Amino acid sequence: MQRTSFGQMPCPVARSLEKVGEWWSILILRDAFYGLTRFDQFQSSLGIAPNMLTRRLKALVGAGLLERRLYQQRPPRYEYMLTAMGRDFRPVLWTLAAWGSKHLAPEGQSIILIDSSSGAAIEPIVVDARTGRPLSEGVRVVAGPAADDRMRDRFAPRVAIEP
Amino acid sequence: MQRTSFGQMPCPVARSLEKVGEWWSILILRDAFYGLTRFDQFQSSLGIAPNMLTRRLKALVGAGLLERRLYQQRPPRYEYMLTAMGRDFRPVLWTLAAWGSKHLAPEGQSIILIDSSSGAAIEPIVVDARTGRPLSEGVRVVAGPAADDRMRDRFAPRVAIEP
DNA sequence: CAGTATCCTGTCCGATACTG
DNA sequence: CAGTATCGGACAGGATACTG
Repeated sequence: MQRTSFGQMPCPVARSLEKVGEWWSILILRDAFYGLTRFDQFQSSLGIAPNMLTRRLKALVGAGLLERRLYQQRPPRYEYMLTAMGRDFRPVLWTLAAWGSKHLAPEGQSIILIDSSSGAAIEPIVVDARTGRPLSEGVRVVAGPAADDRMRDRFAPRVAIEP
Repeated sequence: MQRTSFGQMPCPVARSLEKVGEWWSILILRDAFYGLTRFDQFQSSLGIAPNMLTRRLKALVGAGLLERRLYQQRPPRYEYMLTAMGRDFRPVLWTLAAWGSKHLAPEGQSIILIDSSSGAAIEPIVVDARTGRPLSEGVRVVAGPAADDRMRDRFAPRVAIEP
């Protein structure tokens, strides 16, 4: 066993990394969100070797984040579309981009998010969907209903959840 | 050059991956957020080989996400604390965990987030800090003030930003 | 254009042994 | 306890050539 099988872990973070843990995968998703769908678009955008692109694309399709679709019969041509699961990954990229912009961009922001209808700049933050309150220090992680013994042991105080 | 130097890219996502792109780094951060600070705590929690833990810890310290602090003189003992930059990474983990919980946990949630004062379950979503509106399809990425030619070329419509 | 097929290398990572 | 040192394997990733 060379690479730890994170997928065995019950932790959702570890499982996520199992699917998108490689560098290129996330960059490919980033480009997919920008609207790229075709092999050569990804290749020229990323400067990635074609065999690597094939591998990552296949992995992403296999993981259920992208879908390979024939868009032309002869010659056969495929495009890679985000699935619902893939589109759900956007919040991760938003927060990752926000973090990088804040801490790793001494020259200022190289990209910004805008609302496509109003054109206003957007500053993404994470809040609780119910209360609307920003998540900050007061957040704790506890074992959930499907936690196994290991997880329960780690996140000791299992609490009842009010709906 | 074996590994592409993502750090050269102006894209904040690529730059972020440059710092935390390895699997273990993110898992170490996850544990740090849970409160772990010491070498052996990380090791037993993660089941990671000690040399790898040393490398990842050093990388995270070098990247500015963790701080190594002497907490005992004789024998010298160190602990690893999150820096402000490291704490700012939490939203990424929240969204990553939310994505994994939703799409990769057929048996249900193994962990949940709760408000530590009220005990209520939290569902993290990403919204615009200004308007409070959830980010969804209507979000576009455009070149920012510090974009170079490559970025500007990619994210063509550079717009003025109202403060 | 949209890939596939080879070959090669760096390094991530695991296993183990050892030290103040 | 908190690491360092060394060894080796698997694979991510690069470079290049080739195909329908």
